[in-house]
Amino acid sequence: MQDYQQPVPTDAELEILQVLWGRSGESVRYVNETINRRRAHEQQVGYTTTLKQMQVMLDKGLLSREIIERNHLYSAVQSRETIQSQVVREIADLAFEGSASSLVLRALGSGNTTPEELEEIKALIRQIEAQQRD
Amino acid sequence: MQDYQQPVPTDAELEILQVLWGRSGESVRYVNETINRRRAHEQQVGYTTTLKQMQVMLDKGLLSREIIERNHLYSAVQSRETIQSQVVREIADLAFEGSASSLVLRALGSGNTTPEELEEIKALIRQIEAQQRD
DNA sequence: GATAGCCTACGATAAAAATCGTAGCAAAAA
DNA sequence: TTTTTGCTACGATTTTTATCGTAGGCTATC
Repeated sequence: MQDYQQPVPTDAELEILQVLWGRSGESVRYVNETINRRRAHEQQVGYTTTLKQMQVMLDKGLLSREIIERNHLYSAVQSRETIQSQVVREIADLAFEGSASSLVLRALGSGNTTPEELEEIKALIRQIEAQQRD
Repeated sequence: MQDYQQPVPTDAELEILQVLWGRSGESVRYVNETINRRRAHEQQVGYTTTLKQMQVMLDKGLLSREIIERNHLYSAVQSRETIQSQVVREIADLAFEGSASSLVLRALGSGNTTPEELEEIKALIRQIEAQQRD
């Protein structure tokens, strides 16, 4: 069984996690600049804002940190997959009466899904069906 | 083109919308009681809290209201489908680098999906594929 | 017509999330 | 060695969400 509904990262936290997933051990500067590059035309965010945010996340246990040559390098503690699953469960509850599959239907229906992605999804479905047969 | 990222309803707002979708023209009392019934063992929420929330939503244009016999009856302005799509887009951005299909993969992978639901999803995929062939 | 039962309006407050300014320290440059 | 540069710590503030208390109005009942 999985933890029942532990608090999901906030929006600002997810933005930071996106940077750190796949790129472990990065400086605040790097994270901040990546975010601002990604924000391009939107409101930019100050360095100290990102810093503070990451310090709070360190506190909460969302990030870990190692200090090398007086530089602070942060990494995500939980994997992308873990957090994403949490997020999915939360919004399924919040907006889909708990049904992950109706979320799936909505996501498929309203997004531009490429043929390749559809193949991937079909493959996963086949896999689940095989499992269910046991 | 679609509206670029209008603010998605908050958690408390979604909780209220879930009640009003499919049951138009309901009183604050009804909404509040439904929510509390649904919350069963969690923290209950006061009547005036729900009331205030709904008044704010009226203000924002999320709800409409008609007054019948000095009773205030509220309805959701946007359909369940519309809001759900917004929500999906938002969390796709926030946690899935904008990819709705990787959201789908995660939702399928981490949820308990029944065979019937899988069939539904497969049907939708077939439909999308047919569309793509044109 | 007093009073109890429902209802809404509205201000206030609490709680959570996001943002930033300033100070202070160390290393590198001048 | 002074100055500049780059980084973190930390408190404060702002903004957004969530929640509630109190007041006041109408209706039905006593």
